[in-house]
Amino acid sequence: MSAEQVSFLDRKLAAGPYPLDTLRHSTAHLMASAVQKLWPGTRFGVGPSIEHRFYYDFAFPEGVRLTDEDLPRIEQEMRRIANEKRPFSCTTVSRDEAKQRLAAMGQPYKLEILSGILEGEPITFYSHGDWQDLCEGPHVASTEQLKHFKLLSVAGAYWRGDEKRDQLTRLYGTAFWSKDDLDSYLAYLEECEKRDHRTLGRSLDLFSIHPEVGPGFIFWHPNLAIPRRAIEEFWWSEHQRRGYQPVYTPHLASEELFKVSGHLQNYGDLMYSPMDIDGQNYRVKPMNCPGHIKIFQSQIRSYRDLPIRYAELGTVYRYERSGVLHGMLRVRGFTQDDSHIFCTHEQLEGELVGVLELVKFLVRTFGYQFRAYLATRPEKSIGGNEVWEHATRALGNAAERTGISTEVDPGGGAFYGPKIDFKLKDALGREWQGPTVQCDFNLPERFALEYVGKDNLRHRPVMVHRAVLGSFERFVGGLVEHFSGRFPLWLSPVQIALIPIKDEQEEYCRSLRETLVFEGFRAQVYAQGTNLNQRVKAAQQDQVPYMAVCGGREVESKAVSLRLRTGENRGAMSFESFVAMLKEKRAAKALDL
RNA sequence: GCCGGUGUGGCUCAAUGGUAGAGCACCUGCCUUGUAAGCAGGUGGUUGCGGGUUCGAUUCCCGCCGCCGGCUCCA
Repeated sequence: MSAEQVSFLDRKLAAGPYPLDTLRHSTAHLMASAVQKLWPGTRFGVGPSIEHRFYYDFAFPEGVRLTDEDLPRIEQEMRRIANEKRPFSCTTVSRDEAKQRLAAMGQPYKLEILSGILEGEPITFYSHGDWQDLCEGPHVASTEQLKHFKLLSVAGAYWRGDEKRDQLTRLYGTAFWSKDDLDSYLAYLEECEKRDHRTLGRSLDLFSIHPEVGPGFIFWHPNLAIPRRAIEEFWWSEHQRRGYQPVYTPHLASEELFKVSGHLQNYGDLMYSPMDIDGQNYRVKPMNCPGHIKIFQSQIRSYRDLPIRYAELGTVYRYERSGVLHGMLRVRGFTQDDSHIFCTHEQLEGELVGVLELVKFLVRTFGYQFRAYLATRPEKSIGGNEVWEHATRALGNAAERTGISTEVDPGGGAFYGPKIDFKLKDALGREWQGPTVQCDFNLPERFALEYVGKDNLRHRPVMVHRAVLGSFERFVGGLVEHFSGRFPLWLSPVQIALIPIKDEQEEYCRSLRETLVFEGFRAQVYAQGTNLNQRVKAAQQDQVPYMAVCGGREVESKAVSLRLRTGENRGAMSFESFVAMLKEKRAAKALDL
């Protein structure tokens, strides 16, 4: 399935007599009743509908452990119960009555939920057949309507998301109003799995992780390091033309630095233990900002110097619990495309405009759509009202001036300032965490940053943290999935495969390669294997965008026979026009071939 | 970290309480080829690590490590 055809997330789903959430929640009830039937004595947690899916948490009787293999059994039981065509019915009861019922049913978690229901709110039970559950509903009319569902996975989950409390078994499933939608969703899940950057990372030789070296640390192979470098070069040239200055900062710093910055106090959990150097504690940096601040502070700054924009591809290390590591997307060491802008309050809005323009440009180059969220002041925060208002307004204005529509995320800001976060939408319609632009009133304060104003007095600058790609690990891992391993020309590790039909044409291919390499292209002669099919196959498997097949005819006319990795065969074209086309596609960073 | 699952040659996977097998990849030879798998042969594994049960374990049990699905958190 190609990205263009994968449309589940954009698909208009069949409507039923009730909203999908209701359908799914009812299916969760159905699942719970089936589980109850199969494992009497099971206690129930919660069973809500979530995006695309539903789940229900269970505490199974002593000794019962569920695995994926149990899912078909449960599904079967669900279908059996559904076929009984029982209506869902609702009864409102008094608190005492509810307590009695739940106690009789032996449902401690439900009792806890009951105690959380506020006085005056209705207490309702929903039942189908002889199964009932404390639930606020709503539900579909009858189990008869529950047809197109599928159980997906079993996992652990803490009661109320609190790791100090019981661990329950969570069953995930999904349900739709039409078989078509269900199939389409399952196909979508399959496509996601196929695109998984860990799978592609293996088959395309992109990266590796070596547990014996350390989990959560990425080794970039040439096939991924090449696109990364292309991105870095692009990234840097775009920053340079926008007045950013490069800086480099050390990976180790005296612990004192992180005490001043507050990271040690606030983010101590994610920092690695100190190492002793000459009796002094040092830490590996978890963030780049303190380093940039020290550069800012290395001399007295005048208002004439501002704004100062420092940019660094800064590698940081953060402790992540072993269970959360995930390929390139969640790691313990990563390189941020970090930048810090020091400016006056008056300059803030203009600076933000510049950042947002850059964000828009970079993100679109990769073919992502995005959504922006303006996160405002949270309850726990520092700084005066007028400062917050000014910065929040600056963010809003900047978004408006750059034509970026934002949704407001009330109270979602950092404690140190408001921000705009971007969510990227990939080729499958999935959302990824994207760029972030954050105003910071805290660090300038903690480090007592100053510049000398026109009035010859000391003033405190504003600081803007911003990352466009986020981290190279996560961003490129995401790109692999976005492109399904088929990078556009400008990113492809091998851009052109020169394929001799017979060994006689190998020399010709080598000479074309030389020209291409001279022109700055990454070209390889595919002479492995023993026949054309094998060579084409190898180039296809490597996802090389352009295959230049060369036989006797091509040699004679100084041409190539062009095949795209899409399978399209464009036939013969002169080598000269081939190179011209490549140059054009490369310069445009074209997403198509 | 926690719950559950899982760990066999480079990759994907099979098998068995009696010291492992296939496909792909790789190597060699034949074929000299017009757009995704030509033919034949061959190399390669102390079955994640440690311990236990057993006459004997890769297969059963325990511990550790990694990985996978989640919980929580984030770039």
